[in-house]
Amino acid sequence: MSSLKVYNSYTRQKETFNSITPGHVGMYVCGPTVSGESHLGHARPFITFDVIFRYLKHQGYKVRYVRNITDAGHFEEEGREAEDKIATKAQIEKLEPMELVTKYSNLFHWAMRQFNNLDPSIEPTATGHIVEQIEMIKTIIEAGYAYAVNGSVYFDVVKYAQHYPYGKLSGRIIDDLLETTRDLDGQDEKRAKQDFALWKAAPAEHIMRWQSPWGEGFPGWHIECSAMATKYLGGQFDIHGGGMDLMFPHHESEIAQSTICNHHVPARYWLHNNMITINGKKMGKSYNNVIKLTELFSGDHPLLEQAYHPMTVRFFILQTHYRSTLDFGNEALQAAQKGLRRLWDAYGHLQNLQHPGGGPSDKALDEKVLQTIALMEEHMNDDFNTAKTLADMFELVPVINSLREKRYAADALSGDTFIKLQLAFKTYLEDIFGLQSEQASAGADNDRLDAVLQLLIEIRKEAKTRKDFATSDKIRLQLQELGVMLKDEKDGSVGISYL
RNA sequence: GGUCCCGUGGCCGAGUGGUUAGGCAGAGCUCUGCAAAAGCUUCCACAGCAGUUCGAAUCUGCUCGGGACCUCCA
Repeated sequence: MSSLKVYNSYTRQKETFNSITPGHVGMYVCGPTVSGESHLGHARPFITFDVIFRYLKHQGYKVRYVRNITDAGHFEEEGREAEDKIATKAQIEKLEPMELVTKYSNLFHWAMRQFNNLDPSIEPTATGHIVEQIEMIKTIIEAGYAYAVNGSVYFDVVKYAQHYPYGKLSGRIIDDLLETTRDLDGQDEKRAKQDFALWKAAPAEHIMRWQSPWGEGFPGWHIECSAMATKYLGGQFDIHGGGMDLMFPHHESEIAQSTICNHHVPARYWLHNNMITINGKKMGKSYNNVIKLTELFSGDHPLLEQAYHPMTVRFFILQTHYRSTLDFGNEALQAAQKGLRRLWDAYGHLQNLQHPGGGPSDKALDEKVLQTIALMEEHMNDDFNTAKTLADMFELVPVINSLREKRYAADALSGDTFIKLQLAFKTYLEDIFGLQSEQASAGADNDRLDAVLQLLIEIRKEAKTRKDFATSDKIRLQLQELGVMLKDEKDGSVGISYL
């Protein structure tokens, strides 16, 4: 059995994964800012790290997965309004900040359920950890790496860089930053342009504000993650995840803060997912090219040719390695939809098949199946290569379908191999990839409708028996228009699939 | 401007020295009352140029093109 290797952004190489405490993994992933609706781009890290969470558990680790909710809003440090993002929007929508936060938190959780993402072990909020953040800032000041000015506190990046490798994660060179940082508000308070805010004094119009040793204000952008990760995972933990766009300055700053407080780079392995692009450009608010998740699921967006099921989106994302960009397109989504359906149908058939005992009567096939199953784990161990693992599974689809349609002898595989095949599909599709049938997740069916459908199938069968194809075709075609596809199987049974 | 990344067949995408990736779409065949599904076969690649090598999509250099970060950002 191969061992798990992960690409560590911090060292820029693939490394064998070893957890700090044997059998346990601590993982922190930057969560959503709940000041607005999540879009397709946001879905990627949460699905990526959900699968990583699931895979680590599958490997037998006890995982504490911490994913924060940023509900204090990030201060738009250089923004002209000098207002908290959430506060700004709250004024527009005439809502209390916490009402807005609650609304979008709920919507976010709804989206996570649509994707069948497991709940994180702990989901701390920034507003719930103001005290911890203030304590951490105090520690940094005491250590001499931060200074207070006019009620704000800044981290002394220049001093830090003299003693620690600032910029290692994101490949920055501190002198370059000097030249490229823009000339903006609040800069005159800082000793150096590279310095970043730990605490900001709140201007009068700022709704969200807390009392601190430096006056009324709110936490800087990066401190919440450091404070909450430290609190729940300790001074050094195993995995820190997030989008590549967070490497600088967010994660770089986290490293600096935590290093001063805990004397360690906070995480051993830094994992970063790449962006979802649309027409080759990153999907993002500032590019004005976002597709919200609600729009994606409903199809209600000019760029969408149809609605896409959350499972289609999940599968679409998993068909690409998490560190590659993924380009959105209707054709690509539709391909994912069909591919998933084929894979899922085969899975369904596989679970219904019975092995007669004995075998393998086809030794070469048996061998190939065993090898392919082994490859699945090998590919997941290779930095969570879900794309390759899915390709492995597609290699097995013709085998399954051929067994089902009796092109292969029922005992072509040994009973042992057959069980392994069934188990591998269940484990990977459901437990690791977190896929589920579209009907199950839709939850639309009920027993009564099922019975009605069975009745129609029965009537159609009778019509076919007396060669009344007009009737049988009418039933099939009209059901198809309603999104129910009937498929006549060779053995006389009727398969149902939902479009 | 600085730092970094990428350019694979009609579309989406694996792959880092010698092997069919895979999915979807297209073509043909088998099966079928028809259809769908399924199975088999098949077409279409590695941006360009030069170099290293017995051998490169894979390494090196250059050219062209695209992108990310440097500011909120998944």
